[in-house]
Amino acid sequence: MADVARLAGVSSQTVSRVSTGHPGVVESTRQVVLDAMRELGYRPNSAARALKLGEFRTIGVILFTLATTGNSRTVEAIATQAALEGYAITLIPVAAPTQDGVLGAFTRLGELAVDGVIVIMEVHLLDATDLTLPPGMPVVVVDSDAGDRYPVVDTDQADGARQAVRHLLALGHRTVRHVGGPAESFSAERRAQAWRAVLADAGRPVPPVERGDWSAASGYRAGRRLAADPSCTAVFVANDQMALGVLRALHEHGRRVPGQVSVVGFDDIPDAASYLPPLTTVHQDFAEVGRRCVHGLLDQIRGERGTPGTELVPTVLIHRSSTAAPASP
Amino acid sequence: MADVARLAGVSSQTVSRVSTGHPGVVESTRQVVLDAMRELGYRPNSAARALKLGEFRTIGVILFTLATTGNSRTVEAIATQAALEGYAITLIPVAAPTQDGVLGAFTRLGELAVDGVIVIMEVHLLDATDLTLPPGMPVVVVDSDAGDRYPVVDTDQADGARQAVRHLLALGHRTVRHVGGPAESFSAERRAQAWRAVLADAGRPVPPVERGDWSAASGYRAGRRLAADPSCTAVFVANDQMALGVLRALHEHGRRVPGQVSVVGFDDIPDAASYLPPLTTVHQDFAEVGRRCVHGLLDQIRGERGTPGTELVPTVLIHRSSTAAPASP
DNA sequence: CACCGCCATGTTTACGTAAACATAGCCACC
DNA sequence: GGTGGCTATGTTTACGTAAACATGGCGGTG
Repeated sequence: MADVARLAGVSSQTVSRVSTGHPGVVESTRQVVLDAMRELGYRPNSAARALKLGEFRTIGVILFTLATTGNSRTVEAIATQAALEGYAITLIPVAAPTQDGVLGAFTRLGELAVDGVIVIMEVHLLDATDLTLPPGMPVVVVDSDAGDRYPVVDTDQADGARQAVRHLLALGHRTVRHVGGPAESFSAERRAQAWRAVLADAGRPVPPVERGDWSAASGYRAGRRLAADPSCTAVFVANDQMALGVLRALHEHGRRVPGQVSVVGFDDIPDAASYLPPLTTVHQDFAEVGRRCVHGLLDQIRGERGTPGTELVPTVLIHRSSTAAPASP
Repeated sequence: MADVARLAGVSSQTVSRVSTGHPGVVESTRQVVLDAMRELGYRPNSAARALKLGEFRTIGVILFTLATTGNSRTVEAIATQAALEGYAITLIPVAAPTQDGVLGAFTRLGELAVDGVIVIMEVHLLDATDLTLPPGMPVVVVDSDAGDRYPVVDTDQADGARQAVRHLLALGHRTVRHVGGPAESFSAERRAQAWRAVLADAGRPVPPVERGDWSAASGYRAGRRLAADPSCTAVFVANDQMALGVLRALHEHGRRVPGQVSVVGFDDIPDAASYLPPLTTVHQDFAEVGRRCVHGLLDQIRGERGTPGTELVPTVLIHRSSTAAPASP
């Protein structure tokens, strides 16, 4: 910067004013400075700027994995929205979903140059780790029930599940089986609870839950158990990838979908429209989740305290070809 | 830091030594300092540290989208490896795959606190934008043919495609159709070229290419055209998601897989094992790609110049149930 | 016992920037 | 024409850290 100032014949403060776009620099001076910058290939040192300003214009995102469609799409939406607001995104992967892993991530976070954090993680793991966020660090949590302590943004899991189950009951199915996500998952638990509640409200029997780990392979294993049960005519699967596995298992056992068994998924990943048959599923608006996370966090960064509470993003049931009325017995 | 030093009754330099883990601090002093840090909730200011050290310990990743499996898995591998090396990852999304979008990303990059950049992008777009990386900024490029100018890390696209096509020919198919990715994609082009070369070498007819945009929906459209052609007995699809669409199209047209038509994909995404039928596909080692990117970049950051040239990560053909010998006529 | 050298710690300084304050020149108005 | 205020620019300072250099005390060795 000093070099630029010398070459342009002005003070470094004037260079600073030009570089930050401050007003009060006359056009002719501005041009001289810009020319000097170009000639010397000057670019501002963001570390010095951050040190001076006390802010990094960067948001940290803590997560376990990008492998699930939901996470990677949420992160993409966050990154896009943050860029729009002039913020960069720093990814903080948690090596393993263990206490040590989480603790490591938060330790790194302490030294990291971020103004706030978005946590995409089951909150019970946060609790188990009794980690302390650096005091005063703004946070927004996704996919969690921490609404009593942190601001939370989440898809309306319960309502999505209700739509799915009600749709199947409305088609005439006596009851609905459920392939859930891992028991530790908050989203999985929310979807399972809503499924159970709708059945109970309708006075229907509540069959046992099959569990998977979100992967198609685990869905396949659950699907094999369901396929062996002739009384099973309708299945609500907690995500699309497991639904893919369920479809395959049903197919291999000669159970036609939707002729003999109806299947509903959750997420509406782009591939779901190309499954065999195209999957009826609950659409999640990941982009909106990302957008609200960033807004919520920036409000905290710029304004005062974040108010705990959960902000729900609505879902829509997408009707495709994997559901139908049960075959008349 | 000064507060910690005062409370611990030492100089700030000693606090610095403790916080950076430098040797030459006696254990008793170290404990006193650590206690003081804890009591005051001290955490080092990374901006000041970066300013002093002249490095950010951060890697920038420039990409268009996380929506494709390949990108998100590569990014995840990069993030994991970088964390292992003590580096953070900053995501720089390119708003739109246009010149303006790319230019915007690189402008932001100029002001960003990164020690090097990994570009996951078709290089022809870089060229079209005549952008200049800040001079001296270390770069590694993925998924590109820029090997003459930058260090490139990439999956061995050509060899993967060769394995796929040769497998189909070895099964006895007279020729192999191809559903390629978008013409602008370097990976897509490489896979198509290898497909063409294997057929030509074997003296087989080279049928016209069908094109998609990597999505299952586009694969479905291509698949409908193929299904209508009774002479088509084997298809090499440029990625698994499009293969999913092809499978659906073939199924809807009553063409059995692999009985009447064999299909091979590319990527080996986790879901591919659960397709109907489970997909034979070329396995890409995204984790290895990510690892080599980070190493290549850190070599540049720590050492001297990056040597242009392409580093290829091998692929493996995974045999599943979507390929078989052609039905005897 | 004196001197040397080493180890633990302290002091000084600079990294690049922007806010706060200072100054000088100009114009308008009475 | 003098005074007041405004605008464009310059000067000073501090942000928090770690490298470089300085100091002092202690043990070992001749």
